[in-house]
Amino acid sequence: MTAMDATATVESDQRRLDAYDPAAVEAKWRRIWDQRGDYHTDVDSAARPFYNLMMFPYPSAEGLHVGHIIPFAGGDIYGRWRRLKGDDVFEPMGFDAFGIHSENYALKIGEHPAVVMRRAVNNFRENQLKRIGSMFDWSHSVNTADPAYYRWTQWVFLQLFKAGLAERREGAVNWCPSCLTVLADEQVENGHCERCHTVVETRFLMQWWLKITRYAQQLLDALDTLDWSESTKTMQRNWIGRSEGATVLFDLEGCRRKDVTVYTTRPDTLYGATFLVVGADHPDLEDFVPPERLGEINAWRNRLPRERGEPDFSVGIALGSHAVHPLTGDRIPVWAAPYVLGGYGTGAIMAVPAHDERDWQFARQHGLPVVEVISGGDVAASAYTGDGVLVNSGEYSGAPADEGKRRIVGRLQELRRGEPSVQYKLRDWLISRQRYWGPPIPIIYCPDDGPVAVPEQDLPVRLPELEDFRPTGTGVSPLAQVEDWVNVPCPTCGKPARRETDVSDTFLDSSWYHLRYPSTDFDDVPFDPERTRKWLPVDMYIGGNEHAVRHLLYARFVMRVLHDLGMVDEPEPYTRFRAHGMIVMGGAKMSKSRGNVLNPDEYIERYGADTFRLFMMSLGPYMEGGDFHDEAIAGIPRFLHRVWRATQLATDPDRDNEMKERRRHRFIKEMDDDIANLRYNTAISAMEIFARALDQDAATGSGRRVDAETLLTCLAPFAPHITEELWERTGHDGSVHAPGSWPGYDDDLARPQDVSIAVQVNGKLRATLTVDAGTDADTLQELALALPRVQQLLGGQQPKRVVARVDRVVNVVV
RNA sequence: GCCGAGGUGGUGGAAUUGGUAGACACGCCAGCUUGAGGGGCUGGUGAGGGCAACCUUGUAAGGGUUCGAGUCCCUUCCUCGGCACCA
Repeated sequence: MTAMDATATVESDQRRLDAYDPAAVEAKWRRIWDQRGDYHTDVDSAARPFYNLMMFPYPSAEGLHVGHIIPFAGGDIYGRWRRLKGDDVFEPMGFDAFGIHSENYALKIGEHPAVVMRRAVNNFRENQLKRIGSMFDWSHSVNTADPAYYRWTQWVFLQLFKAGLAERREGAVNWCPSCLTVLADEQVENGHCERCHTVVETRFLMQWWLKITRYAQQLLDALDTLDWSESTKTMQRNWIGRSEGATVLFDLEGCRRKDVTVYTTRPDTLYGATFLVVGADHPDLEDFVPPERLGEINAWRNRLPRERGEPDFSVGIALGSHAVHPLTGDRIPVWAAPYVLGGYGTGAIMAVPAHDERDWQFARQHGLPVVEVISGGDVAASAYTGDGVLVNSGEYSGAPADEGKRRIVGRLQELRRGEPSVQYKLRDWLISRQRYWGPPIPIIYCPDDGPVAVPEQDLPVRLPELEDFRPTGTGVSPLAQVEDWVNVPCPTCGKPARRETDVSDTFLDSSWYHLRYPSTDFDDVPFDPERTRKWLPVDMYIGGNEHAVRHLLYARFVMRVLHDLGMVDEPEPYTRFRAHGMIVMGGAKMSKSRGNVLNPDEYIERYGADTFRLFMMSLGPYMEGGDFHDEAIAGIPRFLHRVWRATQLATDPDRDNEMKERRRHRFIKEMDDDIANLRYNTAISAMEIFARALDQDAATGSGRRVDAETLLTCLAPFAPHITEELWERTGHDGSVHAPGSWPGYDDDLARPQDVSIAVQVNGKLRATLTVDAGTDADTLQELALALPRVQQLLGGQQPKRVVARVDRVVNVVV
């Protein structure tokens, strides 16, 4: 056949190809996969289980926006790749359907949250999630608002309760006096209600807390064992906020209380303590006050503004009592001020104005003495917080700061007046919500037996069908109105008792959902031990960093508790976690209130899911985020069109062409490396290059079938429908997604055989040289110096120095 | 203020251990093609200069180390995310 004939044949072939119709192709394969059950994972017999999880959505009324596609498509690409590599991938999806946002929305439109949710979940699943081509196994889905699920959320609470990790005590809540309701922290925008902008007040209610602080050290230490995005681990470390220091006991004079312990990270500055400060919100502040001044101090305290804003160091009051310095015996005044937090450390501090910025500010405002005890700064001008040598510190003067720390703490220990101490910023987890749309906390209050756990066989405590679920304005949950639900006999003694009427935090719902997915078909246990052993911990978890702290920390805490109770083997829920970047629009998060929500449906409608997935993944590095622009989407259909044409025309059975084999192996290696590291944008670039090369081969009749197969398999995780269609059209029987069918590569073949060497003169590129890979430095130097261009630039001079690096560069220095 | 991640063409973004800056794509320009429609294909495209081969310059700003710096070090500025009186 002549070249002309070949061209003619190719052209007629091209005419025979019908056009790529994404809508038809995608509908066809969705149906076939569904009928064949391709993505039902056999959770019992899986030989190489791989649990691929993405954070489940909260099903809002407005539907998914384009930002949601990042985790769902990105996680799915990873899962599909693992499946092609031979793993038995389990990829479930569910709905975080409880919570204050759904409730508020339901309130707004005057419908029942259960109705709103049913509609939203249905829309999410049928119209959105099922269309994006992800291989979710819908036979293992969860809905946190379903009694079959929240029954076990309540069970989880009871395990914590029985382990002594749930505690009822008074806690502050945000209260909006205009909306007459309790507000979640995220509904408060710098001290004001997000809806009516009224100043939010603080109310104290008896509430349930989970004692996550007991696990602070474990949660911190175990971070080192996790393969998580570094940024996420850093945020958790900061949130846990471990600090090391010492406690110091000061005797008190002139008040009811005889002594007080303070916490400091700088015991070396003890001699510089010129006053003591108790947090203005300290629960026992009155005990620090001389009795005759109680009225005055309480009045002062009640006048303090409730909002927290910029620290105001002018606010503070001398209580009139005194503390005795444990080493010098000096009497120093005791103050109260809001710049000290009553809830952190011991709620009181020794103030060392010379060496602490805040104490310095406060001392200056109130005319308190500043005594330098660490040399190295000018404490008259500003606090010096650096290191130095102790001065004005009695027998410790002259010691370096770290030695001073040790010796002073040692001395305090001898005197039984102090000891080393570790503090954490982490607070206990407040789970009580005075609302309707959540799982009732399964506790019954008995006048005789106190709070009693609802017996496990009585779970779930169903959320009553309530017509009027509006907040009551009294600060109690609307559930309190349902008399026949509230009044129950005590499970222990049978006497009349009352149910807890608060519901739990939605983060409790999601703190254990990964344990439920594999076991959704069990209704007698929350998670089957065998299934759990097989599937947990989650192998890959993908989600947004907005959950870096709360969700991910609570889930770790709950897993660890269940582990300590012997219920799960592993102490950590997620072996590997990757935070994807956040897509914003016009620099702001997408949200309905900002009016910048873009719906993926329209894109899928117009371009198809394959194009949309590829486009979203090509925007930039997966772990970074950025502004969403759709201008560049046009490049993706062009690429798919090229794949459509090239793979169907590539029929050459040749498998031996060395140049093409090298190209193919290099391509596979690149795909493997990129996908493994979630570098989807560069993977797509590699496919575009490979597809173009194949297309050019195909145009001359030399497109190889094996290249087409390789391209389709590599593209399959990204564009599952079109690749399946082309796989069929190119005469294959099975699925392109068949487990284990990812092509292998040979490292030697993947290495380039020729390399292009940069030839520089005085560091400037003047020529290039193509040589066999691995050509030794002496040869490179010789070849480079022989180049006419180099000779010309040398102009007869001898080079002063020649640097040659194998496979890289030759630099001739004159 | 503290912690973390960044700053590369008109745009999104590529660049192994320091070794040819700008891969791939959008946009734009030119040509071809078609049933002129926001279609398809091919080529060009950092900036300045030159008919050209080429030259100069260029990765937020300034300085430094090096044969060689987007990459390493120091200083400054800016953007994004988190924490914000945590003693």
